[in-house]
Amino acid sequence: MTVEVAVHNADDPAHKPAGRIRQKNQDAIIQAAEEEFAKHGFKGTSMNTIAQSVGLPKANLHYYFSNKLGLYQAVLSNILELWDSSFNTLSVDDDPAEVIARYIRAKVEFSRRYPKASRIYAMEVIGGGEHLSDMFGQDYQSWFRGRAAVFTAWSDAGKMDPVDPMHLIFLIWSSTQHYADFASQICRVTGRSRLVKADYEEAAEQLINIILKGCGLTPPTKAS
Amino acid sequence: MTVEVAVHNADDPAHKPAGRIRQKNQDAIIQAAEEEFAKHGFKGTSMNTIAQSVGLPKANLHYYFSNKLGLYQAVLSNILELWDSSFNTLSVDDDPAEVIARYIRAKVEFSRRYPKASRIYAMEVIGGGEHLSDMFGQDYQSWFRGRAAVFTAWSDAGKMDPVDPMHLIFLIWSSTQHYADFASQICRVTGRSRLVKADYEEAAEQLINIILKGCGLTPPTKAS
DNA sequence: GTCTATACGTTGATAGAC
DNA sequence: GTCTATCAACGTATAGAC
Repeated sequence: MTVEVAVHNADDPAHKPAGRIRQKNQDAIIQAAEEEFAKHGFKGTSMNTIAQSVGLPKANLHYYFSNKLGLYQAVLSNILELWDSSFNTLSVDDDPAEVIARYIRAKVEFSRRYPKASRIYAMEVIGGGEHLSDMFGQDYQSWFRGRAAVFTAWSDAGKMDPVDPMHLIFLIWSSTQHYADFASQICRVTGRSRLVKADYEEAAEQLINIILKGCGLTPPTKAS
Repeated sequence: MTVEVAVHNADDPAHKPAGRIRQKNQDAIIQAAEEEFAKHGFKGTSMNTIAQSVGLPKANLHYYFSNKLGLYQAVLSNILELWDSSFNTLSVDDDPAEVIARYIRAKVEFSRRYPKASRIYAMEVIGGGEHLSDMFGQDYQSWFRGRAAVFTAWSDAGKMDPVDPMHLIFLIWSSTQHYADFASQICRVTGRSRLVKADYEEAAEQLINIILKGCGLTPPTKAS
């Protein structure tokens, strides 16, 4: 139920080639850290709690990660890497409806599979995002402009309504991430105890229908 | 730039009738507390920092609020009260397009005027929302069901597409709150230094166009 | 009502035995 | 590599002089 791809070793104080035990411990620490950071953010999380959760003395955390900030940034780095590897291809020649539908489905699936990653990122951004400043420079801006340009090209070609690409992207981001970040509210408000896979699939279909139609597009046949 | 309606006196340890100086100090403390809670959440915020920000010795905070949790719940209580007073009326007889448009505009305006309130609430929910459990019981569920029922009635009457009211409400909530909670990301990604009033108005119009059309509704003429 | 001084637990981080 | 012991700094909260 947790992220655990192989850890991008961003904070190895001893600079040693990653041994097997080392990898395993680092992964376990990061996994426990994600749990805490997702609940209480960077400042609100204590190394002590993480250590207890992993079942290690807290001194060991400082053996694997130089300090609390280093651990946090390793976690953030993992998340960004995961994010990068998930959303890549997009071309002007593609069919807008199909591309957007696939994107929404992928984002909702991301919320389902990696809710903690989404929450950590959300908390970081809400708090001002100062720890993200170092991690991406203007790559982010150019990524964003690139995507926006594709939407604009589609609009100009009459393939979709002339919606502002910026707000459309924010709409997709916010509505899909909502099912990870605000899951506790969704459960409270609907009386559910937890969200299951079918809930996410239903959410994706509903979002696709409304957003595509709202942009003057026809939802593609319900195939993934 | 901050909330400051008269403070709903939820945590007066001495149970005294609110004197003028008392009100004023409580308000100042709450205002400073909002700033910190919005950045670092409940656990990540220290009474010390708040005290320094208000310009009072930290002992005074404990004079006005029984403890840190009491202060936090006073802040939360303020936020919920503000929220309640903003979104009330909704009837089946109203025109769907007009009601939804007005609701979206109100929510975006809320994001603009009270971004800190939105962020504190968001952080609380993301962290699991344990501190909200006491504050609303099933009122919340019945409020939600009531709204959903109106949407369903509109759909049944053929006034709008048969969209799932739950997901539609979440779509409206998430997309409008995004402009408060993720403002730092919006600025980063677009190269802006801060969002101005026109940005929010543009956002509201874009959201109204896409969401209404996505539900099979025609946006009303651009009057508030 | 206001502030200084202080009690006492927890924090992040390190030293050093094993 | 692992763990115990320990540090100074900071956390919340209170006592009590003014």
